[in-house]
Parts: sequence; C-alpha cells; structure tokens
Amino acid sequence: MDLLAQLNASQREAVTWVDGPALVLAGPGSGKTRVLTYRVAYLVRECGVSPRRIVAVTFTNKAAREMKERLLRLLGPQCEALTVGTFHAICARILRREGGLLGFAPSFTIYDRDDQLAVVKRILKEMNFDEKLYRPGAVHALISKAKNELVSPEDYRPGSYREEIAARVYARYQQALRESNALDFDDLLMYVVKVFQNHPDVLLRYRQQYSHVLVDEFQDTNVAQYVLLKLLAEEHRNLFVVADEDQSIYSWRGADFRNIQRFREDFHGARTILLERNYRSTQTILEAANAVISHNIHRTPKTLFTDRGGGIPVIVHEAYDEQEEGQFVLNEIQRRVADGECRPGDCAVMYRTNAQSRAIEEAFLRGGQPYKLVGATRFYERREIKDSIAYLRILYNPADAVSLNRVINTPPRGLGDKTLGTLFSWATELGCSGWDALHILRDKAQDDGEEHPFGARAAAALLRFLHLWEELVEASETTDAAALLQQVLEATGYEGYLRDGTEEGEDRWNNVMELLAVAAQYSGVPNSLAVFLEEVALVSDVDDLGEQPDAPVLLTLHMAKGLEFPVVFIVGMEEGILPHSRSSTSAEELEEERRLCYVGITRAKDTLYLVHTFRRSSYGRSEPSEPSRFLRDIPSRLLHGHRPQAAAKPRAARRLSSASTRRGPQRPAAANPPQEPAFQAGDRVVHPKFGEGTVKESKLLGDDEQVTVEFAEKGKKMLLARFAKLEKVR
DNA sequence: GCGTTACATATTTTT
DNA sequence: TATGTAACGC
Repeated sequence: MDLLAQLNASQREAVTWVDGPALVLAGPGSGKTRVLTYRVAYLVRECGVSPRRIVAVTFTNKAAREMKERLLRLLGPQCEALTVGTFHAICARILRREGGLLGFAPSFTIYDRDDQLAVVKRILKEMNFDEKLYRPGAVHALISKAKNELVSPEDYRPGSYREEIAARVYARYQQALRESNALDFDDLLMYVVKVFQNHPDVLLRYRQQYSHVLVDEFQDTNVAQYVLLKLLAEEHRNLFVVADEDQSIYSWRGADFRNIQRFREDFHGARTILLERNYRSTQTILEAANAVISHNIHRTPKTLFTDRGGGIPVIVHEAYDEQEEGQFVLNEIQRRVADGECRPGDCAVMYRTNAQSRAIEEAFLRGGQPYKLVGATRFYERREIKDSIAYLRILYNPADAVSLNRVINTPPRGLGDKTLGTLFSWATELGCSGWDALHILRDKAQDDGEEHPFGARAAAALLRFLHLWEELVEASETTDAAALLQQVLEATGYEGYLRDGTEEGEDRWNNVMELLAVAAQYSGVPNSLAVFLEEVALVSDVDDLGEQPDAPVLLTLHMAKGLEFPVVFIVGMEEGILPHSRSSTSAEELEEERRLCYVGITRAKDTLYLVHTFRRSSYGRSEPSEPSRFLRDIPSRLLHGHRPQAAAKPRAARRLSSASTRRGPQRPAAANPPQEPAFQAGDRVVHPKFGEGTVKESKLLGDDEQVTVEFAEKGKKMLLARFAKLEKVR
C-alpha cells in the first residue's frame, strides 16, 4: 500500500518531514490522527526507524487505543515494539522501573481524584482547617496546579492566604502519599521529570531509546508534560507535535496552550504545517465555527475550508424552557429518522453542564426514545468498584492508607471512627504503622491481660479484620487477580452487603461482577494483580461494551472533543450556560468558553442545531434567559431561524402568553397551547419549495407552531410555521 | 456505631 | 432540584 497516496499535500508534508522538530496546526476534522499514524508507519517502513525507537503520546486511553489499532493495520505485528500510550501510562511505566531512585517501591498505588480528595480531607481535619472555609476540592486544585507547574512544596511561594493554606496542606499531602507508597496522577509526570533532571544517566538512556517523539493534542499539555517532552527530545530534536489552540478547553486543569509558543522558541527552526482542509463538515457549519472562534484575540488566525458544498443552514431554535428544549430535540430527531434522513445513532446532544442532561433524558424517556448517556458516573468511580479495588490494593500495597480506610469498615464490622482513631493514634504513639499496631494488639491480647487501649469488642473486631487481611495476603501470593477478587468478595460477605433487596443493590452487584470479568481477562498474565491494578488506575472507563444500540448520544461539550456526528444539537445556548456564569469573569475564561462552543459546532458533519430557551430553571429556580452571545457571532445568512435579539419588548409579550400555560410538571410538552394553532389537520397549504399539500397535524411548539404536512410531491415534512412561509389555499 | 434530619451547596474532569 | 456533610439521638 502506498502510504502517501492517501494524503493531501499538507498531510504528506507533515508525514514526510523526518528530521527535526515539526508543529502541525490541525483544525478539526483535518485528519490529524491519520497524519500521526501514517507518520509512524512512514518512519518505520520508509525510513528504517526501528519501532522501539518511536514513542507516540496521547492524552486519553481511547486515542491511544485507536492509534494502536490503526498502526496494527498499517504495520502488522511490528507495532508491538512501538511505545504508544497516554502521558500517565508511559510515566507510570518509567516510574515502576526507575522510581527506586526517588525512594518509591515499584508496587506503588496510583491515586485518582477521589483518593486524592480523601487525603486532602483527612489532612484538613488533622490540621484543624475548616472544610467550609477551605474546601477540599479547591485546596486540591491548588496543589495540583503547583505539581503541574513542577513546583515542589519547598518551592511553593504562596501569593494569597488561600495559597498559604494550600502550601501547608501540600507539604503534608506529599508526605502522606509517600507514607502510603502512593503517587497521584500529577506525581506520575512530576516525578519522571525529577528523575530525568536528577539522573542524567537515566535521561540519556531514554533519549537514546526514543529517537522520535510524537504528541497528539499538544495544546492540552501542561508545563510538566512540556518539560518532559523537551527533556526527552531536545537532543535529537525529532519532536513532532499536533496542536489546535482553538480546541484548548482544559486550561482549568493546567493545560497551557502557550506551550505551542514555547515549542516554537525552544525548538528553533521547527517546521510549521497547517492542516486547514476539513473533511468533516459542510461549508455552512465551518463558516459558523469560524465566525464564532474568530472573535478570540489570543489565537493565530486559521481558516478552515472544505469542498463539501454549502450544506443546509444552521438551525437556531428558541424553546420555552428546558422541558420543551428536550421535546424539540426529540421531535427533530424522530422526524429526521422517520424521514429517513438519519439514524438515531447519528445524532448527538451536547451541553455545557451535566445537569442539563436531565431535561433531555426526561423528554426522551417520555417519548420512549432510547439514548446513550456518556460519562455520567464512570465505571471505575462507582462506590462498589472502588471498594473492590481498594481490597486488592491493600493486598498489593499494604501501606495504602486511603484504600485501607475505605474498606476497613466496609461492609460495617464494628470499626467506627472512635476505634479507628484510637488505633491510629496508638500506632503513632508506638511509632509504627497501623498494621504493626494490629500485630502488637494481637500479641498483647494473646498474652492475656497486657495493656492496650481497646475495649473487648473493638479489639475483637480489629483482630478479625487483621485475620481476614492475612488470609487474603496469603492467597494473593498464589492466585491471580480474578480469583483473588472472588475470594475477597466471599470473605467479606460483600455480596450480601450490596444485595439489600433494592434494585440499586442489584445494579451494584452486577457492576462488581463486571469488574470480575475484567479481572478475568488478566488470568494467566504474569503478575496479574499488578497489571490489573495498573490498568484500572489509569483507565477511567471500560471499553464501550459492544458499541450497543443505535441511539442518540447525550454528552458534555468537553467529552465531545475528538468525536463527530452527522447531526448535532447544542442545547442551552444561553448566557450563563454557554458561556458559563462561572467562566465569565475574565477574558481568558471567556475565550475558553468560546472554544468550547467552537468544539461543539465543529463536531457536526451535516446538520447543526443551536437551541436556547426563553427561561430555564436551575437549582429549582426558574429564570428568564438571554440567548448566548456566541449566537450573535454567526452571520444570519448561515442561519435558519430567527436571529435572537437582545430586544426586550417582543420577548416580554411572548412570556405572558407562554408562561400562563407552559408550566406544570409531567405534562407532555406542546399540549394545551395558549392560542389556537393557525393550521389544523385537513387544511390545504402551499409551500414555496415543496408545493401543495395537506396538513396532517399542527401543534404549538415553544413560541412557534409545528406543522406536519403531507406534500403531494415531496411527501411528509415537519415544518415550523414561522419559517416555512406556508400559505393556506382555498 | 449507625441511622436520621437539617442545612448549605452548586462547571467543565483526557489521567 | 438533589446531593453531600454535620449534628443529633438511639
């Protein structure tokens, strides 16, 4: 197969630019994944680069998996030798090998956000800081920010009182992690940089191994990631990065798209290649996207183009409230499906905040429309899954305090705050670990009469737990992850604990069984427990099991990045939602909101709906809403539907007519309209494009009227009276 | 130690 | 609205 024949000129240039640094500025839908994979294939096949000398870094497991799959097709079994993975997975692997240099045992546990928060909370309590005043999430965010910027607790220079608190917690936090032989996500990056900086011999080894470094979504790198790449690549300079600053939507997590500028400065003479040709969307959609993003000041102008004709206009719709917004989306999807224009699975509904999914879901539920909700509660964040994994973790890494705390009284075994508090303060007093303290307790209890600070009942409960753990540790030496998990479940009576007769209990138990199935995939693998734990620590979701049914997808704009759909609905196009009220304080944040909107728009291949409401309730309060400023950025020639105005008068008038009838729970939307519809079944009408037809049904929808017409020549269509220019005949 | 009730709280979340 | 935590009582 000729690799290059399948690429356009810019893509080919990117793929074949072999020596020296390169920056590919790739617009949405411009084939960047193709460029990355073909470049790897090109290096191996045409340039004779050994696969083991190539490393390709992504942000998500999904992206890494996709790249691996494509490479398998291009290169065959050779691709086994490639290093393809997420920053975190690659760093974890390096640290399992080199972590000893920083004093870590290779069996370290990786703490996810949940675990991290648990540590922060414990420390806040320990240091007597009021959780109300210093919320764990906020403190943790500051710590994480510091780590992403490679600032150690010693180097941390607080610039505010809040940061002063964070600095103290940070120091204690790092100590706590060390005591638990645990690293958090940020540590994985920070410590690899530290190893490289402090041990030139180690750095040299990795530099020599990886002669070619490729990075996807480079605009999302944080400082730590950038420094890491720079260390790895500054000698051979074969650093190839793909970026789109317009899709930078994670700055609040430390991503810094100024790394693009840093790259240009640090890697002088880097080849810059623009991928502006879009293979995804219609011209109309691209123009709308360009119109929105061009208002950002901090960007290098870039103009997408396509040869996919004009396409249909972007449909702007105002619904009365979020119920009718959902109803509108549902109606439109069902109408298009009925007309054979698309399948349900071609449609996606995107929103700014997860809470918005609810109204959409309710509408779909009412209408009997199945849907796929992406990323609500992720599998590995479920309580029962975290519990199960925590048991396995304390068997593999007994120092893991967060996991121990999690399970020591789960299911309840009479070990409450009091007893545990006593246990740990006793351990501190004795200058030993909690486990050591338990052993000491056992010795004392056996010698009968020796002093210890527990009552008989508490002591017995503690010793029962110690015994349980010891048995499982013994088992862990000979059994694999799945068998061990099964044993854990049995020994703890976890099934009985979960299956409490409720449906939720059944669901939870089923999830545990699913986890067991995942574990079973590691049977026969050497060190199956270690491998399994690493996998579940770094993978946030199980593989979308079997691609499932043909149903519309509901997801946040953030999660939509990297995806595409023929039909896209962006709902909640309102001030305060998009842009979000919490992000409207600074120009930078506003630009990010704009990029978020841009990401959403550019997900659409053929049809784009931008939906806003007249009033919306949040936190149980219903308030009038204003159309998003981003709507005003789109030229009206691209729109189908009225251009939302800020004008107050007609809106106020409409509110009276609608508000009087539109309220009330459970009532299906669009029933009991305030005025008579202008059309009714049986009316003969004429449409400028579709010709003559008969009205089948008409109902008020939001502030408009939805008319279903059977046209003599064009068949059944659903139209909005306000735009359709329908005229009654006769 | 564990279940109940009052009260504050409220984006986005690749790993 | 709905969720999670703190305080309270058994």
